[in-house]
Amino acid sequence: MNGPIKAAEPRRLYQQIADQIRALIQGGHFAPGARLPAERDLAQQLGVSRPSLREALIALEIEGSVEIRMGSGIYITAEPERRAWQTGSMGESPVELMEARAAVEGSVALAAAARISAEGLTSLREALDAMRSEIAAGRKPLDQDRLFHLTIAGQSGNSVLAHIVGDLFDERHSPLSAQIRTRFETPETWRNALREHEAIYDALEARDPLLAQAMMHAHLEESKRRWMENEPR
Amino acid sequence: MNGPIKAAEPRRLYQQIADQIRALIQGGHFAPGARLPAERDLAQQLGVSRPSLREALIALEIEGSVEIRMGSGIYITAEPERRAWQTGSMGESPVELMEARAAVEGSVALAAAARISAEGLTSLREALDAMRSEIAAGRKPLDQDRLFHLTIAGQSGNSVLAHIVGDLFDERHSPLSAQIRTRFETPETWRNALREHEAIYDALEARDPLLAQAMMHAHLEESKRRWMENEPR
DNA sequence: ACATCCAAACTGGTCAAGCCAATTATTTGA
DNA sequence: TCAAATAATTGGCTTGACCAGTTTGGATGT
Repeated sequence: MNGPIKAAEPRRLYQQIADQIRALIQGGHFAPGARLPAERDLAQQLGVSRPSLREALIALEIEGSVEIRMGSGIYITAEPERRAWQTGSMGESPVELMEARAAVEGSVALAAAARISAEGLTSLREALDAMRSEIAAGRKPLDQDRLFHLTIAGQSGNSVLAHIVGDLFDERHSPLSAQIRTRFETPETWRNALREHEAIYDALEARDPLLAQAMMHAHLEESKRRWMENEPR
Repeated sequence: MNGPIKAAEPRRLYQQIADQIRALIQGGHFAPGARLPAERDLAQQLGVSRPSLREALIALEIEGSVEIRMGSGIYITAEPERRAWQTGSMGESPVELMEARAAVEGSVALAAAARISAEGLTSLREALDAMRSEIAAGRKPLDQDRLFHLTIAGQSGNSVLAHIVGDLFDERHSPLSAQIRTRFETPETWRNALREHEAIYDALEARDPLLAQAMMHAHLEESKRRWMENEPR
């Protein structure tokens, strides 16, 4: 899905429009639950055609930022309960992300331990080996890390959970696009991550659900800690 | 967000088209990596206009089913790693959905029990009362059910998890659209659900994390069971 | 003064036809 | 034979129009 490193290719128009609208929403120009200008007006405002705006709106609708009501208008998704957790300084997104991953992938590991196949274990071992090689070569094993987590998710036997794991890893999913992906990993950091991966693998191979859950949880908690250290904010 | 009760709304055209194309892909009419007919041809084939087809393709692109290469064509996404967990017969979506909710919302309840606020408890109580009223009036408390679950999610203190809970509840999220929303609830069914909700509330009020998790898990497992009974398939 | 109803004015939903730009296939010329 | 020029194909985007639900505000009757 993500090759070596993609240079800034010219994004499609609908994506740029979606970005602009997201920015407008986050910038507070529109309150939650508020109605956006009509498609015709908004298109003119943004200097694009209605079909293009429409494509952007569909993207935003799928991602849940916006709700389109036929004949009525386009509304910022309200989600009333959201206020409850917006008390502080609009949440440490990366921290929350890692906590969410710890919760979800912990459950996934629990399920996977009970039903992982021999092929699944082999795939995991290969992912670990690849990760080891990348680290030894002084590279960041981003893809290998991803593969490890997604393979486990696949072995959980639940495609819905697997899909969520993928979304969380790729940071598609939630509020801001923000792309916090700028990680500050050192080789040492990755060596630790590898060790934690191995612990997870061992638990899965032993088919020990609770241990697998615990190891996965520990791994992602450690990841969160590593992130917080390098991002004093 | 959604009024009293929404009767089976006619889905938007782009969603229907997306469904058709997904069906074509899954039906094996197109191998992974293969190229779909050109937009103009495909639109004519499906009997829709190109802009509408275009909207559907964007939805499929976002969800990762296809890849659009400008000037070249539309290709079924290959995604080598993804195949790993698509072994079986493309899973019982509803069952998987409820299992995923049990896992995620179990964790959410665990977290919420530890930090729920007095206001949060009040909101939950109100949601429960509203649900009771709806049931007494012989209506389906769909919105109240949703509010209960989302309120708990909000009290977890993690917006990423809360977002996932919302997505799962609304059945936005995953591969096949399928929209299984056609539930076969009876009044008796809803009375049971209410009782389970009350058990969850009690655990949260007692601030007992493990109990809250267990009750939430039990509730969603029961929901799954209720669904399977009424849908012998 | 008030409730009711209904029609005009929105708003999103969809279609048609066309031009531009990137890619791919084909022809042409050395 | 091969490389460059060219034509055909494909997605990207726009304009303009019409259809179908929603809202709204005023006409109407009580």
